Amino acid sequence: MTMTTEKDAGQNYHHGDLHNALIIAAAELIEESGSVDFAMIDAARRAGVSSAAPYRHFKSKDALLEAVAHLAFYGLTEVSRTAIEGLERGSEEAIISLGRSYIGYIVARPQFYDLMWGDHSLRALDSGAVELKSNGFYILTDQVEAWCNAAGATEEDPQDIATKLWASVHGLASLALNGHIKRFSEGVDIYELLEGLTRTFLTGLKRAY
Amino acid sequence: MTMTTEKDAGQNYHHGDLHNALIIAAAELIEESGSVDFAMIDAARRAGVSSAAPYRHFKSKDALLEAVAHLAFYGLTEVSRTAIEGLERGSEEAIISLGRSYIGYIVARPQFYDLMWGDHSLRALDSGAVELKSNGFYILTDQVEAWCNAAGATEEDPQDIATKLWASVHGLASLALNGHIKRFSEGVDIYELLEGLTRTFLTGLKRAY
DNA sequence: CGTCAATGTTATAACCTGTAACATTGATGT
DNA sequence: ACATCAATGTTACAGGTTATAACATTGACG
Repeated sequence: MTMTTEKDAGQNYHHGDLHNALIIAAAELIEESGSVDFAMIDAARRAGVSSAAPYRHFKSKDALLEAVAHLAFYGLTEVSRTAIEGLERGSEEAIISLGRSYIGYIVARPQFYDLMWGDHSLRALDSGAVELKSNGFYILTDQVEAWCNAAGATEEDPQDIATKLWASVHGLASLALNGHIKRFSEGVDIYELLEGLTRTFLTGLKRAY
Repeated sequence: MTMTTEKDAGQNYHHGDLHNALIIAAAELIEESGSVDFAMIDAARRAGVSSAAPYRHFKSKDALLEAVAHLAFYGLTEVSRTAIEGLERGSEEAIISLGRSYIGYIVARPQFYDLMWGDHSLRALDSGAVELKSNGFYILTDQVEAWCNAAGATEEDPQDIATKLWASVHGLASLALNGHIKRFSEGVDIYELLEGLTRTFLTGLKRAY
């Protein structure tokens, strides 16, 4: 993401890439203000156009927010990919690293949580975003499958195991983000909880057979 | 909650209990429309007063929403309490039943999720709501503590164990709610995932020592 | 070089939140 | 009884938001 929100193409009547400029502007506004309460005209101004121009590219403000969510999911997938680089496929370290990157990404972007997992996520996610999320889930499933083969815990569907791990990690991130994990705000490392939870769960799986 | 949103006290100029009537009206509107996008005047009309009257009782719309969230947390605590009635304290069944009731409550009220766990939850929760949430967490901690004593898994802080269990269950509920657990929408029982996850985790704890 | 679709502009309708100024009521003290 | 007053309700409105309508400009393409 190397573009700016200024008018790259000079002082043209036509912006050149208003679609993307608006997405970036909206993402910036969300980050700065900490909520999605910005007005369309703010995003428009930031992109150097008038208040009605955005409606040529996005049917509604919700549509713009959805595009931002799409961007955020893309980032999450990227982070997941790099998290397992250099780690042995199917190792507990790889699975924990995935969880760590997931929590890190979410906690670092509290403003985007609702956008990604709240109202918008279900309602009208375009197929592209659905695909992105599936990719992210696949990265995890792949590691879990390899772990199952190595550990011999084959009785349970790896996809179910991955779902449970995902839910656990997602729950940790979600609660931490909203300040519900007291000791997190008191400085205790949430990554300790993540690692302990993951290891205990995997231990439980191994011992079950 | 036995009151209605009509003017109980007759055709008085003064409503009688507008404060509570507005909370109920707002909760109804949220349930019916599926979002918090109702206008203050809608809640006011439902309570039979003018558009400005609510501001005598709530500083802002957010304050009214917070009161609704408070009500929702109260309901969740109640559900948790009844979930463990008649079950042995510290049994896996009790812990699972708590999780079941938690998921059931959340999934049955998708409209309230954001209100309870989203933006509002952290920002300016009055002490009463904080207390309600603590009570809910205490119910779980209590069961976990008893379980630890019975299982002999005393090396780990029961509060940490409870936090991990809470996060796992919360994650399941959250993902299910937003349609991210595919097989949930395809009819597979999310409670199966809950039970499996919980039992595996507890097994992992027992075997660790 | 004329036409047209895409994209931008200004003006504005419809709606929402929250405040100001005023009205009504019931409780309270005498 | 009754004057007073704080609480609570009313109407009017200021300020801000989304989204649309009607119009302007541009660049691509035959």
